Amino acid sequence: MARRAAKTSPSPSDLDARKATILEAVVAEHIDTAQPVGSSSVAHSADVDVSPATVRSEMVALEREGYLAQPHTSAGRVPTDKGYRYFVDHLKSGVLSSAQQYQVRDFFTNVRGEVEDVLEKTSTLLSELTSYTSVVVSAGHSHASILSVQLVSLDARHQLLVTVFSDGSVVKHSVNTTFDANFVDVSEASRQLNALLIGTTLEHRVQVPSRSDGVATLIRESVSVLHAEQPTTDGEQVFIGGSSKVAEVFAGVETVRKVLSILEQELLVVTLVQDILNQGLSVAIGSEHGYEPLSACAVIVAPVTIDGAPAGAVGLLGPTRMKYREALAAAGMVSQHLARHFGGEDDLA
Amino acid sequence: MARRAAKTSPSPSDLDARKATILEAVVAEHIDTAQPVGSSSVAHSADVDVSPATVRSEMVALEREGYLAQPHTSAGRVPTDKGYRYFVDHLKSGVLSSAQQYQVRDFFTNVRGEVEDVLEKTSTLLSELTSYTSVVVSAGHSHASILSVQLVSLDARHQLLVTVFSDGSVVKHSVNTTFDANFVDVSEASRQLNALLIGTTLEHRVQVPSRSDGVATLIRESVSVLHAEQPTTDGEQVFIGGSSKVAEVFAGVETVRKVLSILEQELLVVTLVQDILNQGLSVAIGSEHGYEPLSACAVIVAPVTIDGAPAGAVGLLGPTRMKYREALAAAGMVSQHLARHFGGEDDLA
DNA sequence: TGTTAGCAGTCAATTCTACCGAGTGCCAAC
DNA sequence: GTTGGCACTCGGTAGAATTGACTGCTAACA
Repeated sequence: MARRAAKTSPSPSDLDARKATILEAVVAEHIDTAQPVGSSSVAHSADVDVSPATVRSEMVALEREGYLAQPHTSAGRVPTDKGYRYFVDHLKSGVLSSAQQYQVRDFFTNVRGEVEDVLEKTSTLLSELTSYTSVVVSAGHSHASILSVQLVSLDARHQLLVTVFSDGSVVKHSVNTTFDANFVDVSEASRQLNALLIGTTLEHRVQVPSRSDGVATLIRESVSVLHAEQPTTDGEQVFIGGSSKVAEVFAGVETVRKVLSILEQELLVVTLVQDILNQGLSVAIGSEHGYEPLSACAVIVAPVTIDGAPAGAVGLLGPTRMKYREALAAAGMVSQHLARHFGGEDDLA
Repeated sequence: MARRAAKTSPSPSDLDARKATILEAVVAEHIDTAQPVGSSSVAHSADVDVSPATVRSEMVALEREGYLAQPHTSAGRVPTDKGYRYFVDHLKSGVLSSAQQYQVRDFFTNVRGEVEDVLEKTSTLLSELTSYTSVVVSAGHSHASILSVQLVSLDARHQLLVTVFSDGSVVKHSVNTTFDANFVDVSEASRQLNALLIGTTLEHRVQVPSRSDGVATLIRESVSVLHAEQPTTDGEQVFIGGSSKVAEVFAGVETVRKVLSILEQELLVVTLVQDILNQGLSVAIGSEHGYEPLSACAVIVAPVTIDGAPAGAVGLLGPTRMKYREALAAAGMVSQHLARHFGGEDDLA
């Protein structure tokens, strides 16, 4: 009875043990060889202990249920996105080879430089570890408070507003005036801006003087230019490593072009990563992320959390037939090291 | 007699008029069609007024002299790098279509934002104008003087040194100490650093206090970390636009990969551009720039000069059979607009 | 009833052959 | 010196034949 029920309306995400084994064997082999895989190679694979004929009939079922597809009648089977999804969901987590583990540890003990440099190099590391294109996103400073603002005069009508945030980021904005600002006014404005803004975040609105003298105008301009940043981007930074891997890893020229043109648009990449994280996923396969040009891709994302707060994410972009276990392990390990590196005690020297 | 001499030892860079015309016709057509070009299409082209047979015999000569090559016996001719070089050297300068001119002007009248944003967008513009990958390099600040330095405390042992240069660039450096620095020391160090460094360039060496108290240590650390920047990079920034064009424009996957992996290394790109400029070239064809992985490429460079001083460069990277006239015109026009934009009166608002 | 061996059928990929045509080099005539 | 003509070369293409890796189906089997 239970069996019957299971057969007529099979829970879509729960295959019986044999189907699961076969599906996993198909996916694993296809990831390995990039070829459609036939019944006999599955039958001969380690975990499967039935004849090719049996495998075939199971494959028909798996195809009917949408896990596999056949490029053409007399070819083997290829996993669908749904097939990959099942595979990934039932993946036991792996670890990196000890050589790779060493490489990561070595990297993080030796790396020096400013945050941006470290993230840039990290993205290169991650890409080299996996031979996929990597993405490192640092969180914006919408929640960081302002440690210091300073107005520096370039010339009478052009000032530079330099803002330092508690997360260590530094942002500059041009502040231009239609009148000549004298040195005294600029430093007075700078002083008042400090008093006004230190300790606030970009989300705080502050009371600006409404007077029309030079100092007040400078202050108003500065605050408005600083707060104007908000809508477009949040100060996230994106570092892309190994974009040349795109050409190695994807087949058609057209796919390569599409993927590259997505990677060119940093804002899009940030949004993509954020979207995936918001969906609570760590892997988005094929069209799961909703970016049509990336429908041939799988994207792996691992959040970087420092002291419980989201501080960014690392990601990997490869073909749907990517080596999920290794890639997940690499992304996970790097994100942890990154968190530790920028987290507590570490001396960034 | 003179004729005889010209025949036995022809000046390699000076072809007789007919050869020149034929060579130019071959190059022009090959750029257009990407196919080997045969004698008859050359003979029928506008500027040539001889029979295919005559063209053939001239082509034999041009091949012997290294301007043309034959992929195989029964194919037409293809220009060699030397052929392209001749073509480029004898190119009369062109102008952009008026629609493109409008696009450039429109861009520069409407563009807003920080210098970096403008350069980033400019590289996209240039790439869209030409459908080649573009490069925008801004000069380093080795000759810019320091307008302001400020030490901001992140926590007791981590300070941030924020330096503003006269060219409007802002640089941050971490300054870490092995002792807890108190707030007063940090602001005192900041004050003294200002007195010490304002008006100097990174090439100036300054006298630092040798005392061992906190303030002096902070100052020493700050100065050393600031001056340490020099050797690796000079603060140049690179903006690459349209890297996806690489996939459109080059044939083999392997070429695409090679080119992309060069573009990944920003330092390399800066050096490449600088090298070409130093050679006094505006176009480097094939192996002229000495970067083997780019031997299938031509690189166009146009310096950006502001008030007589080099302020950077714009470049284009395409296949050796790129549309030189249009690309040169675009690079030239953009570099001029860039110079004007950041030059005198313009309000960057 | 589920599993298996065997068999006929399908279809992409490969190989082969023949052929076409673009383009050359050479030569003899102008 | 230029040209038309001719024989030749050789890459590219199109079609036919072959191969072989699969499948689905069926009948026998445990």
